[in-house]
Amino acid sequence: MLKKKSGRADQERLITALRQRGFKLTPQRLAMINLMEEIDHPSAEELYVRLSQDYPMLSRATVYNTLEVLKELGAVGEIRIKPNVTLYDRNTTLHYHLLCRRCGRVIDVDPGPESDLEWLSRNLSKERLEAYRVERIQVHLHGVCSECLGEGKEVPQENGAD
Amino acid sequence: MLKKKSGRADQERLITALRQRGFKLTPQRLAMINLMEEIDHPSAEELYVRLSQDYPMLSRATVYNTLEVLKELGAVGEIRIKPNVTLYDRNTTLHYHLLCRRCGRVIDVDPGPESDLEWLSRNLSKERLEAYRVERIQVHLHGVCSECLGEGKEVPQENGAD
DNA sequence: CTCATTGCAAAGGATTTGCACTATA
DNA sequence: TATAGTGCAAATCCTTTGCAATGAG
Repeated sequence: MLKKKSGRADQERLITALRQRGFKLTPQRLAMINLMEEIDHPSAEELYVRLSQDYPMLSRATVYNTLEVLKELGAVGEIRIKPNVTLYDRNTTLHYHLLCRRCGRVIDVDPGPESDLEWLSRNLSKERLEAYRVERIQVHLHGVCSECLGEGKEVPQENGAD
Repeated sequence: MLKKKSGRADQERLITALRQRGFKLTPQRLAMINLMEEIDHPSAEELYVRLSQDYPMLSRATVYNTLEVLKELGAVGEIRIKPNVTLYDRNTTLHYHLLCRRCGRVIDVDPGPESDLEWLSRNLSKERLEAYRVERIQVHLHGVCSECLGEGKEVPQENGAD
């Protein structure tokens, strides 16, 4: 699993970035920013449910709106690996995603040490990458995660598999 | 662009596979199988609209049902690269997908000659791939397609961009 | 103060489901 | 015929939108 970046520093950086771009800092946004430090690959609904505990008046629209803002700031990425749901990823460093078909969880996977976006690009049929303009690469792995492999046990949290 | 496989042979192979697995061959399924030879990366809705021309009584449920069957047969793959819509791909050989953010089209991209699923696997951080069980790899490229690069012109067909 | 942001409620779009009817094998 | 498949309509689920009220800067 990838290491978590220092949450506090990230939070402040984000707040600064928000203000620089003219966005306002609301309690709802602050709560979302903090919550996203704690959940691995939340969906909008998941964020909404969790935040509703502390902010019963919160609406889904605000969650989606804030996610949009965070995307614009480059603070979160979108993962569309599960059917019919978009997950959001506060980890914007290079990594792949494994969707476990048993427990349904999405797990961060480190690329190998010699692997990075450029490296991957170089190996993806040069003519193509020159003909096209590739700006971002996403790698999705489908399979079974180590926990589900290790034991036959079902992993609790999160929805069903693909 | 990837070469099209011989449609007729594919069709017969599919029909055989259907029967072997106990599925029935209906006019609707046959029409879908044939239509999928012609459209590059159709959505369920796209198939529905096109098929409705010849089969006005066709329902969306049947389209979704048939797609499910074709997935089970391994005859089509799912592409979840565009927001909120699943595309289906009759090309089940190894290739990547480029989502053009200008015209919104999804374009097949050949992996380089020395690139294949195993090769990619070997380079994806070995410990991880041993800890997990990776069964399928999908690579999504986001950027601009050659047509949209070539000229400033908008490409007609298909929906809007990401 | 002002304008971005919020909550609410309704709309939208994709996909799924229940059920009686139909048609393939 | 038996059973899988069909059409239809309603239901779900995720996401977006319109708008008046609100609050951050």
